[in-house]
Amino acid sequence: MSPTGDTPAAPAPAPARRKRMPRAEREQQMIAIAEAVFSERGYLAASMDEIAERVGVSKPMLYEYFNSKEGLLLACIGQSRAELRQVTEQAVVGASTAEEALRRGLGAFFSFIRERRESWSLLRHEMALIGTPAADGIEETRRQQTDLIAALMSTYFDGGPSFAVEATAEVVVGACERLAIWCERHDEVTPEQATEYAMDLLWGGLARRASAPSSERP
Amino acid sequence: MSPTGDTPAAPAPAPARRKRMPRAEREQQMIAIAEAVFSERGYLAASMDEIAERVGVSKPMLYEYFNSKEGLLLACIGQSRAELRQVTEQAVVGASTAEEALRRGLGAFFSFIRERRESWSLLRHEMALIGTPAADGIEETRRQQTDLIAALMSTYFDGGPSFAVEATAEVVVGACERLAIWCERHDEVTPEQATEYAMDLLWGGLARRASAPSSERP
DNA sequence: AAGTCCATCTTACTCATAGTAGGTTACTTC
DNA sequence: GAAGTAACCTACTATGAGTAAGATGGACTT
Repeated sequence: MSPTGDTPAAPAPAPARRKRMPRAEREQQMIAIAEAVFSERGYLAASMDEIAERVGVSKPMLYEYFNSKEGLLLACIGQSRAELRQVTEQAVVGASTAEEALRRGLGAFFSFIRERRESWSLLRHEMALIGTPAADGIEETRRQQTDLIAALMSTYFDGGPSFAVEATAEVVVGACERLAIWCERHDEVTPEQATEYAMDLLWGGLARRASAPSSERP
Repeated sequence: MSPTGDTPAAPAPAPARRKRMPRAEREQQMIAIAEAVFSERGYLAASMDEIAERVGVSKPMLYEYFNSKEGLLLACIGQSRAELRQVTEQAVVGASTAEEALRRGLGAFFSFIRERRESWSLLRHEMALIGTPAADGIEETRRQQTDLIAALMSTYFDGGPSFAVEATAEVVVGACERLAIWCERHDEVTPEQATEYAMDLLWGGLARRASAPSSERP
């Protein structure tokens, strides 16, 4: 595609001369660029050649470090999830009531998906890997998210049957995921409003669970 | 792949001789087989060659009728969505209260995803197409689902700001989608139990909305 | 300073598969 | 039974994932 090929005999006008780089640093750079390309083109349309070219390195390097296209996506997802988790965890510390904890967590989430569009776009793409060998890895990163909610719930509420706790966490996560996707099409909805919508709908059911300490539900 | 080619001079021992078929019928057959292959292998790993082979037809026919791999998936998704919609719509007719309508609708949904695993697996794969040219088509089929909920809500509840109605529908759909995925890993959870979980969590918020007829929410 | 070793990086391929050009065959209709 | 058309095929191109085998630069010894 590029007419004159890549980086011809140009005598390095760029300040950062394309040089050797320790593995850890190069990996970070690759992940950052891959994240951009994946969210720009979508997982399917993104090509490893393009990613390699933008990094300024040849394709086998990507495979050296990440094994496969899926592996690269998985690394990107893992990082984004870690960031999202960190943000939300930080947001809930210091909340005194369960309601406040939930509200803060949701607020952090909806802010994240607005400020870090690329990362969020990536997290949505994990669904593309269902049915592939990487599905196991996906399961693990997903569990991170629901575990956070589940842990919060056991902190503030009675434990209850672990079944119900898991299911509840999934419902909350699913509701927010979809609401977040909807928000992408509605720029005029602020993160605060989204938080209120979600609280408004979900809090009723959650609060009820808290006030029924030992009754088993089917 | 097939050593001796496809259907050599074998004198048609099969009752259904591979014969010419009117377009509509062939399309249905293609969709049915594609659905199976997609859900078996996942969208990425599924190959058009395999689908064509299983149908007993050559690859260009698939392209003649569906234009692209995405187009084929889209056709499959469209059909599954239509079926799901039909089942849920049928389930809610005759419900006298909003609560009963929701419960019946959820019950139909969770039964569907258990009985029609392949179709449901397919609907989940639509996410794989985000960021591709087919994304518009996806949007449309998705709207079908939320519209149904939104319509139900406006029937039983006050209209309220259309914004809130849309957002609410998204939340309900998202919650159920994720809960359904969770159910796939927990065979011991019956559709009835899943329905109860969802009702338990969501009904509180929805009922509250019904009882606040004209107050505007941010 | 020269030699050795390993991590970083490259060129130049293979192979699977999405998508297509152009021709062929069977069914229908007059 | 000739003409027309819808259903169908063989044989191809193009693109992009993944790999084999080798080149290069820096760090560390002696």
